[in-house]
Amino acid sequence: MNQEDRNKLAELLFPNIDKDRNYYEEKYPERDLPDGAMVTRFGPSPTGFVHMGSLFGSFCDSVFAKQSNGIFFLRIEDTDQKRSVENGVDGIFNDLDAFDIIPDESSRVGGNYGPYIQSERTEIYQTYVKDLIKQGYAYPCFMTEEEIADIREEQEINKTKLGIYGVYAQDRDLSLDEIENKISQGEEYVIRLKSPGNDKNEVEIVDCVKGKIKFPENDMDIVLLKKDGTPTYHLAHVIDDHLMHTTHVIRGDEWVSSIPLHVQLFDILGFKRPEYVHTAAITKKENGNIRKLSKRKDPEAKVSYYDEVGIPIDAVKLYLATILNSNFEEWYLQNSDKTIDDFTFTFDKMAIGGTLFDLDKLNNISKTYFSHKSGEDVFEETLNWAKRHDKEYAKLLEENKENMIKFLSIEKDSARPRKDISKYSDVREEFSYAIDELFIKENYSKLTSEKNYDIALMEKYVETLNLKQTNEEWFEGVKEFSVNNGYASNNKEFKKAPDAYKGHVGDVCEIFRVVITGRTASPDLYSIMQILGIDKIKERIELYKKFKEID
RNA sequence: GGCCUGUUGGUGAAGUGGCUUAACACACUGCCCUCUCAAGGCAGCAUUCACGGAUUCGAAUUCCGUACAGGCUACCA
Repeated sequence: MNQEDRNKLAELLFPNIDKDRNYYEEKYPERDLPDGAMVTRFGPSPTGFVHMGSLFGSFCDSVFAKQSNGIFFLRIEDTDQKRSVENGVDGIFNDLDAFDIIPDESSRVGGNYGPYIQSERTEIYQTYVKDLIKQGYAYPCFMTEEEIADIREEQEINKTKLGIYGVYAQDRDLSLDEIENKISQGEEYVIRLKSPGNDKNEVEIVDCVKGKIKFPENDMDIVLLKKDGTPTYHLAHVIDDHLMHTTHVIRGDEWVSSIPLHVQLFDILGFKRPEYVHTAAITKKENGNIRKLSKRKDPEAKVSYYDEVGIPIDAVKLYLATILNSNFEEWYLQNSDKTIDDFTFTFDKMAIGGTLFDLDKLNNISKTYFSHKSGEDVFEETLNWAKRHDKEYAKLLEENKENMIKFLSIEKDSARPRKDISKYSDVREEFSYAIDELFIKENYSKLTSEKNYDIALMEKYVETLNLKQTNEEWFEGVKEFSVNNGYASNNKEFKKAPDAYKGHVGDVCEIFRVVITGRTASPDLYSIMQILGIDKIKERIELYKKFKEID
């Protein structure tokens, strides 16, 4: 086919495309950004929600763009209707909003490089494909699904490479007459790349995280435009990222095999190749096997899971940061006053292999997160969470705000704050003694200890209780009280002569603790008593007696 | 079948030819501290980096093979 025929073919195939590529090249000029600024993008399908792996990807995108004073944009990749869900775009935005990952440009906030929804860019893709036809780099292919399946079968038998290439690309040299004929007879077709590659040649590319990778050159005539005129991922990626001036394509490493194809497309179209950053998949171990985190099987793969369970968003982000860069965690441990934004992430500290998703670690990070928060902050955040997930508790929290903050602040001023909460949902349980109404309702039902506590001793003690002392003075008093009542003043003494005592101070405190909090473990007892006040303490003694049916 | 990539402890990993008798963190175990718990302190937890060869005075680090795992091989992304 000569140039004249190719021009005719282009018109035959795309009679409605009246613009040429220069129009778009001018419409979307180079971005005016500082040196080293990265332009990144997140391209989800509108499936209605963000998957953990995508969240990780978008987190990378936003982090690298932000720290280089670049641009992070969101492009909805809806070229496959099967993957689209009604209002699916809203779901994506909601999940990203929840994690405070805010694109600089998107279909919602706009931008100069839109539209940011691929289904609205069909004309653009077709314009470039029309040009490719003229250049002889693309052609209509009329092969049916059955024909392709047959070829595949033959290839499997011959144990050769699968796909449409070389001799298998039957329609690549059809004449203009033949094409006109088929079209006039209503035959359906796709537009395929007429690959100039030879798989005997080698291409080498440098991936920002994986380093140098060598591939055979692409020789596959992959489809560019589907039967309905819609682009495939490959075409859309190349054209969009060129026109939107993406500098770093950050995507999952399931895409590395397509690199030879993509660079070929960039070259043929005369575009500058972007940097590629292929990130390792987040995996999960199940029955000894490692597999990708699945949104079907794994609740933790759904990004909304964390809010439901009560793990703070920021804790999840901290975890994402620790898996993004292996040196982040150590840095953060030494700079707990800093935030993720203060750390400079690099590509060479990214994992090459798969990263196992570790809920234990997330929990730990979350505990540390809570431990750094003031009582007020924990209160506000917990209230906020409870309003969405535990309305009853939210109401109680609001009614008991003042005291609750005091309880949540116990031992917060020390250099080594308590780490007893990892989720908002833990607060209700851990501080069950803090809200009177809840305490009365739940009573001592959760007490697992079968011991019979000496309630009379407690009653005797309360008569002498002074809530105006310092913690040290108070504890001295408890020791004295213990000794006067046949208990050792410390554990060591008791161990020396266990028969000489009824127990030791610890045992005495346990009585108080159980009666007052309904638990065998709690933060500092004296602080709790001070907040509760003498009347409440007495009430709880009566409650305990009633529970144990004493008198 | 073909093409890519990976393989360091229970887990995430540091490590880029000698500083490694393999960092750090999570988990676990023990002890200490202690009114309980949490936290904290100390100690233990891979004599070895999937396996086999090669290069080298010297290799977890380079090369080659094998095994295993993952990805791609769609008119899905």
